[in-house]
Amino acid sequence: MKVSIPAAPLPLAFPDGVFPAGCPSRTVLDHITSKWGVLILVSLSEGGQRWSELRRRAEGISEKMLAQTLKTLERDGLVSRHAQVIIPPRVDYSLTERGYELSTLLVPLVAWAFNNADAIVNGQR
Amino acid sequence: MKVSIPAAPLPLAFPDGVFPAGCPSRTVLDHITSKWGVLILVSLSEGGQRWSELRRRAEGISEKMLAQTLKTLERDGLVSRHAQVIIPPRVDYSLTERGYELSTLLVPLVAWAFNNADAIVNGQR
DNA sequence: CAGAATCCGCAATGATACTG
DNA sequence: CAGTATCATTGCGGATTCTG
Repeated sequence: MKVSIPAAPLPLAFPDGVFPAGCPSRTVLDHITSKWGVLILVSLSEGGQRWSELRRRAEGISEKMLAQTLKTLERDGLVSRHAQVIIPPRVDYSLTERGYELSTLLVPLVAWAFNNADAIVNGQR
Repeated sequence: MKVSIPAAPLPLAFPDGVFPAGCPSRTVLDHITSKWGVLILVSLSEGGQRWSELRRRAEGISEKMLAQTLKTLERDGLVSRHAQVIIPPRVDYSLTERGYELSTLLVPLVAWAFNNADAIVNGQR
C-alpha cells in the first residue's frame, strides 16, 4: 500500500532551493552536526558539566577530539568555559543562550535516532 | 549581564546519561547528520526530485558522494528510489514516511543554522 | 541522464606520551 | 584533573574516466 506524503514547504531563504557551496551556514552545520558535537551539545543541554563528565558521557571520544570539539563550539558561541584556578584544576562547560536554543532542536533529533535505530539497522518497519 | 538558563531534561533512555559507543543510534546519527545527508533529506522534504535536481541543489556535491549518500539513506529506509527504464533514464527520489518524519526535525535545524550563521562566524551577538 | 568504477591525496581522527 | 604535543593511520571525499 502506498500513502501520499504531503510536501513540506521549506521555510528557508535559499534561492531556487539551492544550498550554496560557500554559504556560512554550511560551516555552522558541519560544526553542530559533527560526530561529537551533537553528543556534547545534547549532553550539555542537561546543564553545566565538567570535562571529565563530558568525556565519560560521550563514550569513545578521545581527549584530543573532546578538546577540539569544545574549542570549536566555544568559538561559535554555543558553549562557554568556566575554569577555576585550583589544584587539582576544575573546568566546567555549559551552553550559552544560543547553544541552548540549538540544543532544543538537537535533543529531539538524537531521541529520534535512538528510537528508530533498531528498525533502521535491521531494515524493519 | 548573566542570565540563568533552565536545564532541559533529556527525554532519552540512555543509562546515566551515557551515550554508549556501540549503540546503533550512533550509526544512524552519523548517516543523518552527515555533510550531504542533511542537505539531501531537507531538499527532499519539499517533494520527490530527480538525481540531476538533487545534484544541482546540494551545490558542490560530487556524483560519487550523491550516489553514496542516496544509497545509504535508501538502505536506512529513509529515501526511496523510483527508476524509469527509458532512454534517457529518469530516476526520482523521495522520502519514505520515516524519512519525512525525520525531515521535520532536520528542516528547523538547517533553518536555524542559516539564520544564525552570520552571528556565529562573525562572533557577534 | 544517471550512474559505476578506479585512483589517490590529505585532512580528520585516534593512540600515545607528557605537563601545569 | 584538564588538558597539550606529537606521530601514525585511514578512510572520506574529490577528480576522472567509462557506460547502458
